[in-house]
Parts: sequence; structure tokens; C-alpha cells
Amino acid sequence: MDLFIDFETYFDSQIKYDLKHISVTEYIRDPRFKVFGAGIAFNGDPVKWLNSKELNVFFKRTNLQNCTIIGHNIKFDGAILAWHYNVLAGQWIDTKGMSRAVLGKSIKNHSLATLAEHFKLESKGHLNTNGKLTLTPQEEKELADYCIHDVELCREIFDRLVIDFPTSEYSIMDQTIKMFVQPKLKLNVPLLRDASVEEAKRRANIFAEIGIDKSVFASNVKFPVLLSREGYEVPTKESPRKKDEQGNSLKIPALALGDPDFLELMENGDERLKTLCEARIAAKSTLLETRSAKLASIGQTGNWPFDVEFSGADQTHRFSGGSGAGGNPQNFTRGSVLRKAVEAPEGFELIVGDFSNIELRIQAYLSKDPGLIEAIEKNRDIYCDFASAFYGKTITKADEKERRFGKTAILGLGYGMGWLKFIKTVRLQTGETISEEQSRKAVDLYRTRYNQIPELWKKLDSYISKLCNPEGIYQEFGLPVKFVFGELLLPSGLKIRFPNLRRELGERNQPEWIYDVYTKGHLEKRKLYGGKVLENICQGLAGEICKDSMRELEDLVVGQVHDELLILSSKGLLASNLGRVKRAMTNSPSWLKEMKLDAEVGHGTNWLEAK
DNA sequence: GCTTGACGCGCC
DNA sequence: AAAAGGCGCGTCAAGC
Repeated sequence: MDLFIDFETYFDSQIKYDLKHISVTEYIRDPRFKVFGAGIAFNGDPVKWLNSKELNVFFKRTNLQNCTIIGHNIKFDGAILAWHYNVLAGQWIDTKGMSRAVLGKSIKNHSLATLAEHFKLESKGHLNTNGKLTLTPQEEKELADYCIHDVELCREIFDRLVIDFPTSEYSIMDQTIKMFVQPKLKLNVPLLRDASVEEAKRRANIFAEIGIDKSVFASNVKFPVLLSREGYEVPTKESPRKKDEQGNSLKIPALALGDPDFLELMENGDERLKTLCEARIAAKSTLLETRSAKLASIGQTGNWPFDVEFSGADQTHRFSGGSGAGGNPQNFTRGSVLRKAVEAPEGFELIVGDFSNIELRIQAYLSKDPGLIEAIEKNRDIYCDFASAFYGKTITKADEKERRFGKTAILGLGYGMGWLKFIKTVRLQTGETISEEQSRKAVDLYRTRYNQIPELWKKLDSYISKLCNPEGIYQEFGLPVKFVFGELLLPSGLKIRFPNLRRELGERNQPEWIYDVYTKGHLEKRKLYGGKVLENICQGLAGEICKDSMRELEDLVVGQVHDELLILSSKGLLASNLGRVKRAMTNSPSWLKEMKLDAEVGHGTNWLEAK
């Protein structure tokens, strides 16, 4: 039995009680939270409006445990059901997640209104109940009509998306929603609160000591002015977006952590300059302070909903970080108090499993590169392997600097990076400055030592034209993906899409492969080439492997970050669950059986300790 | 006063 | 011949 549902609730933007100002979790757990009613429909039945009172009766009388509950952005409705009505679904389905998976970046966004337009359905209505705490009978009637139409739209959109949504994905989508609506992890509120206060003090002190306001350092206009006024030369770079009338990139100051010239400024020996640059970084790094404060306030209200978005990375179908419970869990600072504050409940232990070099392994086995495969199968350290060849002497884990260089090369050069970008990457990731000659040597060494990788780029480059064949004949070329018109089919049936793929003349009149994607509601052109096809495939396949493990570990999984799984185990079952996690994460996928996988599995009372 | 774009920061 | 990419969030500046 399917139940389609959409809740209508009170909000007031004037007092900042709405989803623009606070997260879904804070909104629903707030004492001001109030349900006006909901539109519901079983299967194809007419949609009914039930007001707040009628809903109480309905949920008391109806057992939905074996029901599939479907909604647009179901984490919202699911959290209301679970937290206010104590109602859990047998399975949750989110039509917004389905839309990301099926339509991807070929559509400007995945709102109900946009989807209605896309599928040529009767448009979504307009209604504004902002600030209304009680409704007149007339207002309730209007809200009911509006809501009923939304549920009808949701159902019709579901009926259309269901055709192309792979069956294998329902269980994973359900898991991601359960991680949110049935949260199991705790947040250490005092720890987070202290951290936020301390970080605020630390940052404030920096500006107080210099005697210049934070706003000067935080401003991309004022900070370069300050530097030049003090007699320093401001480095520049090309803006990625801003263009002049001729379409040439405009120069903007290069004063960010990702700009090698900025790092040079800090290290050129001028103490005053160093102080100013450090203040710049302090002004721009707000994550620790703001995130710990937000998580502290979430932690006060209950367990921590783990929020990731299904197919949020809609090119490769990996998860993206959600914002429903204190901010994106995918970018918690490594080794920080944010991870330390995420705790297993009493009597439980947190297990963290991390796939070892999963993308590198996929690259190795797809390209069948003998050097890479041998290193993997003999458990050799690939970073040392490359560094030894580069430096012409044996490098071991003890040679930290050299090994770090090897790691940067191995992880960076697999998708076609050139020598110029590699200089920058090495500077940013290792702090070292290498010459053009050294960079060219590293790039050449990578491409000759693991020569099957560039061979695969070349092959994939030549297969791009097959994606333009409207006949849509499946071709596999010995890879676990199928090439169809305009898209690559992953083993799950999810598609990596290249909408409107075509040949265009680029710089110097060279023909290039171009496709269109919507980013932030705007249509943008993207280039396509062999290295990038390989990257998309590797990321997509890595995501599928991770999902296989999630499926196997079922409801033990309480969180997921890229190649990492968070699992909760009762203390009594710790030993057996550690083994279970390791097995689930080292199973070779059915579509690349010869590939050897590995995972690091640790445990502890909190996320930091477990990893 | 509000929205939008641009940039920078954090993670993999 | 050569080409690394993708998320979410906070803040400032410009536009209305």
C-alpha cells in the first residue's frame, strides 16, 4: 500500500520561524510548531484533506508500518510523522530524490512547480499563509485545495519518475531517510558550545590585536586595498566567472587559501604581511564557529538527524550533504571537535569503515594497468612506489615528505591533470614549490609508469562520439558501464547524463565535446574529454560499491560520508559487527569481480575516536 | 529591506 | 594535443 502525503504547517518569516532561517530539525522540534493539516491519498484514491484533529484520529486508527509513504521532500513530512505522531513507514520514498536521480542537471531545479511544468501537468498553485497562526474556515478551505493539488502533483510526478528509477535504489533511498527521521547519534552539547565560544574569542583576538576591524579582512574589496596601502603588491588571477565585453576573463585579487601566490605572501619573511594574511584567513574561516553553534542548538533538542541527499551529486549519483540538521556532515573539519561531538548513545559503540583508495582501485582494474594492479594485490604502498621511481631511490613510509608527494601525484594525475595544475596542486597539498621541470617529470612518469591509464583516457575519448548516436545501441567496450545516446548507464541502472552533447569549436578553433548542465538555475556549458569521462565513471562506480555495503549492513548504518560508513553497534556485539562491517566493505562488486577491495574499520565512543 | 551573484572555505 | 571534479554554507557587494 502506498500513502502519498503532504503536511501544511504554520510558519512566520517575520519572527524568523521558517525554513529559511532555521533547519528542518529545529523547525519541527520548536514549541511553536503547528500542523494545520495534511493532504493524503492511498494509492490512486482521491486525495483527502485532514485537519489537525482528523489527523490525530487517523494516525491512531491506521497502521502504516507496512506502508510505503511517498512525498516530495519526504524527510520533512517523515520527520513530522516520526517525531510528532510516532508514525514510522515500512518504506520511505522521496520524489525529489527520484527526480535528482532520473532527471539530474537536465532540469533547472527539482521543486514541485518545476517538475509539474516539466511533465506538462496543471501548474502548482500559489498560497501564502505566512504569519497566520489560526485559519478562518475560508482560509482552511483554500489551504486544503492547494494542498490536495500538491499531493496530486506529487503522485503524478511519482508515476512518471518511477519508469526510469532503478529498482535497486529504493532501499538505499529508504536508508538515507531513516538516518534522518529515526536519528540514533548524540551530540555533545557542552563540548560544541565551548568550542564555538573559544573559536569566536580566538578570531576576535586576532582582529583586536591588529586594531583593524574584521570586516576589512573579510571583504574582497577592502582587503586588497589595505595591502596596497601598506605597500604590498597584490597578486591577481583570472576570475572564473566575471568577463568583460569581449568575453575575456577579468583579473581579480588572488588572496585565498587556494591561491599559491597568497601562500607565498605569507612565507616571504615579512612579519607584518604574515600577520595580515593570517587575519584574512581567520576572517574567512567561519565554519568551526558557526557550525559548532548550530550543532549545539540541534543537540539540545534531541538526537542528531544525519542528513545526506540521495543522488545529490546528480552527475555521479553520489550523496551530497544535507542542511536539515545543523549543516553539511560531509565537510566537518578533519580531526576537529565537530567530529568528536558526534557520539554513540549509552551502551553503543560507533564503528567507522573507510574504503581504502577506492577510486584508485577502480581506475586500476578498469584500465587493467599491470603496475597499479600488482601494487594493489601485493599490498605495496603505491604512494611510495611512485615516489621511489620519481626520486630514483627507495622511499618508505618514514620518508614523509617524499611519500606525501607520491600521494599527491597518484591521487591527482589519474584524470588527466597537466603540469601547470600539478604545480598548484602540489603547492596547496604539500606546501612544496616544484619547478616546471619537476612537474613535467612527474606527469610524464605517471603516464609512462601506469601507461594503461592514458590508454583508457584515449579510448574513452573516442567513445564519446558513440554517446551521440541517437539509435541508442548499448555498447560496453569491456567496461561495467553501457554507452547509450547521451548517457552512461551504471550497473545499478542510474545514468550519468551529458545533455545536449555536441561538437563545438573552442579556443584556437579546436573542436571540443560540449554538454549543457543547470547549475544554480542557470544553463552552463561543460567540456567533456576522456579523463573526465573516467572520473565520472570512477566516482559513480565508487558510489555504487558504497551503496552495496549500505544495503548489506541494513539498519546498522547511521551515517555516510563519501567513502565512509558510520555504523552503530551495541557493545556486546562489537566484535562480530566489526567483522561484519569489514566483510561488507571488502566484497568485490558483481560487475568487477577481479577487483580487490580493502577498508579500514575502527571504533570508538565518538566519530573522531572511531576514525 | 530583500534577493541574487560572486567568492572563499570546508570535505572527498 | 591537452584537459581533475563535485558538493553545501557563510559572507559581502550589487541590484532592485
